[in-house]
Amino acid sequence: MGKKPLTRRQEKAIETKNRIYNAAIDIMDKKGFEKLTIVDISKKANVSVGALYHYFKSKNDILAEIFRKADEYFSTEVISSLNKASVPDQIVEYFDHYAKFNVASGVEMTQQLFNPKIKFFIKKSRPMLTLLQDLIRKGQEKKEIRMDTDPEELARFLFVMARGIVFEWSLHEGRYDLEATMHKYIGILVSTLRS
Amino acid sequence: MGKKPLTRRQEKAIETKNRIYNAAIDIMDKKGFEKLTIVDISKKANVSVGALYHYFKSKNDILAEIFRKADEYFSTEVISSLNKASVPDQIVEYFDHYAKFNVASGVEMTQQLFNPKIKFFIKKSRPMLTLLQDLIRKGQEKKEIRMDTDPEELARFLFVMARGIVFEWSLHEGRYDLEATMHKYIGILVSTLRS
DNA sequence: TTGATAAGCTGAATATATTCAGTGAATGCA
DNA sequence: TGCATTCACTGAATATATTCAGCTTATCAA
Repeated sequence: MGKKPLTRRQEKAIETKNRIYNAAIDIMDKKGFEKLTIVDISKKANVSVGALYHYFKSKNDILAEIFRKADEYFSTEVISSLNKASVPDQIVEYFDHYAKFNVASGVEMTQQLFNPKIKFFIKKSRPMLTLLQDLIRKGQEKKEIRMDTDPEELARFLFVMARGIVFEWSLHEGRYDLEATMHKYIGILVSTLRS
Repeated sequence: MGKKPLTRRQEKAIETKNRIYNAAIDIMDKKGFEKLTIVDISKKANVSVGALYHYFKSKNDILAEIFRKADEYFSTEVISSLNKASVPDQIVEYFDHYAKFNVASGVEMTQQLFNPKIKFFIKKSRPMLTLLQDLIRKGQEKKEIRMDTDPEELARFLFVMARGIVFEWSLHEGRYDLEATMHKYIGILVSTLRS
């Protein structure tokens, strides 16, 4: 990788984008999603409204970026913390982490994941998805998981279900225990995958 | 039911609300959700913006009303069209209809179902849910469905999964066959419910 | 009948996201 | 070095949802 040195301009641009991003995170943390306005973000970041739109297509685009980074973080965290012996158990564990992660992110944030404007899940959650696919492939090699379906499809199936579970929880404003529900339901699903 | 006669005022109010509702439906059908604006709706309905807000809490509230009516319609339609002999098969059939219904509604509309602002699913989809619960109860009586979980929870489980499936489809802009996917996945789930 | 009340409704004001025509400075090429 | 080009950035204009103070008139109790 030749690391081409950045021009002064490019350095400043990156710094500006980060300032906008961090201002958004900050406001969100302090006041919640509802109170996150473009004007406030630009004020806090000391840029004009136009500058904000120079770096982000829309307000939702900022959110998408936040989600993307969170997802990246989750993937690297979870990959190093699966302890169970059998792959089916590891899959359950994987979704335990996923539930915990959503709880930690908060209901308000989680609700935004389903905002049709954001389309977060499509390209972005690839790291999470491939991680799960690899797990399933390993399970099939170890004959712990049925072989009649390919890892891609099984992973997709599990994810679709897990998202349904998270959506239900976010709909109910997080008023019940997501981790317990996830554990139970994924447990049922995984039992159908065992060979 | 004593049918108390409406005053002239009340009649007019109902008519106005309907005019607003129909204007919204009309614009949505013709131009899609993106082009649905408050000003256009009020113009088409011949009322002021304020009047619109007198009848609906927000734009999303109009949508919620549309979804509610659609749901009502679905419930009455589907209840009279389950032909299969066994209850598990009827459940699969039920979700076949559900998929078909979403396809008929269109992707754009379906995406809006998941809009966190609308909170459609919470109270509103009761008729659909109770219908499914009754079905499951009947299945348990006929010993076709396992008895270790109550109908409420099984119905909820299936619904959560079905919503995940619909969400995935709407995310992908309806680019694949929802009915086939629903049939397959619900089939897998229902097989775990058989006694 | 009449006056008080409240329902239905108005539209201008407000809040907020998004666009866009321009400005000035950094870059890079001759 | 000089200059054309492009990039980062500005902020006023626009689009849209939502609020609200107040108007008009139907309703109804006395």
